[in-house]
Amino acid sequence: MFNIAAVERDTGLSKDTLRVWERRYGFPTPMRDDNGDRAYPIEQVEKLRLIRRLLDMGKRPSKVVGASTEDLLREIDALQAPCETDIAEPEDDFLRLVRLHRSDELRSTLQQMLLKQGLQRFVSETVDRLNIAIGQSWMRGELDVSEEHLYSEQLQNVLRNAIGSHSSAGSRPRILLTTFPEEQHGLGLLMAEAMLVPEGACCISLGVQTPLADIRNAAIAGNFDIVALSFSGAYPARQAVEGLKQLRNLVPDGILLWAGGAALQGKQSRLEGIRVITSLQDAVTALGEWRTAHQS
Amino acid sequence: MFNIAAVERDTGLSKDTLRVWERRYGFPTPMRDDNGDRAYPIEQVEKLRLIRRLLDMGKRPSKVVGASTEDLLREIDALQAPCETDIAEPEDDFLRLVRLHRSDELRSTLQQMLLKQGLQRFVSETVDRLNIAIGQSWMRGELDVSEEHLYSEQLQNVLRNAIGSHSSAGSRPRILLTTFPEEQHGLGLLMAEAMLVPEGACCISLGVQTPLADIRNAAIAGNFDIVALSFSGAYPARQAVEGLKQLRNLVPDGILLWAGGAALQGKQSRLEGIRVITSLQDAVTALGEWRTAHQS
DNA sequence: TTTTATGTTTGTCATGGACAAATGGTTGAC
DNA sequence: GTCAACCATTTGTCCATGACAAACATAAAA
Repeated sequence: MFNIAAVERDTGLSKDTLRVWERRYGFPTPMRDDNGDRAYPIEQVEKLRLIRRLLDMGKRPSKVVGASTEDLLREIDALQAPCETDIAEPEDDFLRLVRLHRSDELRSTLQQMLLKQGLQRFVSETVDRLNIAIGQSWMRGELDVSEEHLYSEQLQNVLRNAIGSHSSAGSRPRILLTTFPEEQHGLGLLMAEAMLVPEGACCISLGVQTPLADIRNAAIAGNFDIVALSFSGAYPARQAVEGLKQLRNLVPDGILLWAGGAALQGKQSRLEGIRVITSLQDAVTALGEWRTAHQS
Repeated sequence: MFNIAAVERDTGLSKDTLRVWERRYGFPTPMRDDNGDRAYPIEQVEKLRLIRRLLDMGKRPSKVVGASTEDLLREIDALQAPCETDIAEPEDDFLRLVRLHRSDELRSTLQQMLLKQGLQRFVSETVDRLNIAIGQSWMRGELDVSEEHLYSEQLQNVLRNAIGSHSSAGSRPRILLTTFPEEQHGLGLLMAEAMLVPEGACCISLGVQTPLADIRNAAIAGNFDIVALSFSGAYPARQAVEGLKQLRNLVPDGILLWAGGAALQGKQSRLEGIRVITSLQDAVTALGEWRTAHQS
């Protein structure tokens, strides 16, 4: 049983939204605890996550919030069919390791792939595909939370290790990486860093959850050229756009803002003065643009 | 002018809290826009940030939310004066690096100390003291969020790197490390891991925020001997005790439970069937106890 | 000194109404 | 057929006020 704050954390849907959906569409239908507060059963939270997925894919709430779980799964399958071709064997083998909790082999497999492919290709191809495979498995209920955490931890170990062995002290541009306060997921930051560091950029990550004002202060105090923000799929797109505009006003024009991640798909138009990073490769492109503009 | 969502992002105070303070204490006093929505002037947002600082230092809202800006500044000054005795020079030098955002030197300094002292001594002495020094500086307002994040990230890099270079696959005991869902801080886990790995324990961390049921599943599926939980000072002690009891009922008796961290100071008595880890050194002691009991 | 009981304080949740911004579809001009 | 302008719906966020449990402090008892 989850209270409304927990559901907000888990689904990325605001408390207000959850209450208004209940009123308008008749879903979710939480029980009540002794105190009269909403208590959401786990199945409803999972269904809400499905709905979230469909909304991100462009469906409208009125079409999906009332629907049955079966219909939702059908719709997701239908929309996923095109890009689903390619959960190839390597990913499948890998998922098996995750499901068996073979953490040592997990790590050494990742490490091996990294060595074979080099950091950038490893991240932009292998890790990118693995994340998708993991995400899909999770949606299908084939993985549980602990297995996803295990993967995430091992990947983090491998990436941090690899990034740490590049030394780019003193080089340019200086890039500050972080996320907004409500964002929990830091893997995107690490992946971005992994793409940029081999190009000779000087990346400094603050991890997740830095308040806007502190991002500003750090950007100025640390003499940064670029501030890069990451938004996971769970982050409300609207808040992301709003926050980015605000940050754009806070930091001096001389400092560029980059923003990337699943939450920003298709939002480029609304973001003036901000370079939206559309893919991991695009981060390298953006770095090239900066270099062209600043050769002197 | 900030709307209420922006102020929430900036100050970390929830919309509900902002509205209820206005009602109860007569501050803040936002203007209204054409739509009747609250519009906070920048000065009030800054004052709210001051108030936030005082609350973090232990003041109570009723004492500070109504006060004048001058009084607030005076109070902050007053609280900063004491407890200044015991920050030795090495820590002070180190803090200077943090304050200057010298992330590269920060990392190499940590790395050097680690090499000189060895992983265990580094963690149980140096890091322990640094954490305290950072905490105190933070209370005094000498550090901001971004600086604390910077320290935490660099330390994490160094620790993960060091832990990764010990290979203890296949050894015993197998220890699962993680935290409860509401816990945000993962440094404690890393520090514990750093104490245990050199002793030959096989540590697997799931990172923070694993639901109880998933901890149970992972513990059983991964064939673990011990499950270790970490609780930062910010975690409500009562919830920790409650959750630990519940977890004790979920996992088989054959699997030991260890629990440590600031939130558990003085709570040993209430925790039957759980080994409370009172310090980083004590983790090593507890490991010795397990070995004595399981030599065969 | 430590534990237990008793008031206060404080953050979060509930309800139901309102509205602006976003979206989808339709019409008419080029 | 494409594009722009228009209108109707949809949708998320905000508001006001009331309520209450958990956290906290303080006083009394062991």
